[in-house]
Amino acid sequence: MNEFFLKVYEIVRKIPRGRVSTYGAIARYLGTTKSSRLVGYAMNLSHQYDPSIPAHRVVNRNGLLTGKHHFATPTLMQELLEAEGILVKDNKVQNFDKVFWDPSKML
DNA sequence: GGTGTGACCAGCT
DNA sequence: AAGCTGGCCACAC
Repeated sequence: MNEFFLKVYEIVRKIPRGRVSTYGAIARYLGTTKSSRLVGYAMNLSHQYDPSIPAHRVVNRNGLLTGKHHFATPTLMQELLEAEGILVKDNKVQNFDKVFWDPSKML
């Protein structure tokens, strides 16, 4: 477990309920904008290291649910988001600019 | 211990 | 305006 992953998880846990963030925003906050892929990779492994990480609150920069296939079922991610009051349509978060949570501004 | 592989993004054609 | 390319780096095999 290295520091990068730990920081990623730490930030994801801080995403408020009913808000979402992006891989790029998290990477940028950590000062490693170009390593945004690692953030996605971290999410991929998050379930085995620490299940309490709300990976469903992290989407790509367009608000697209690119990672839904990595959940238990392809619909689970959307269901979790909708359960928090986030509207999802066509694999995409609606009102994305409204629910977007930017760690570099909010922390 | 080298190589391939991403839940991505920005910049260039 | 839309598609392609490169970079990034931990991890599994």
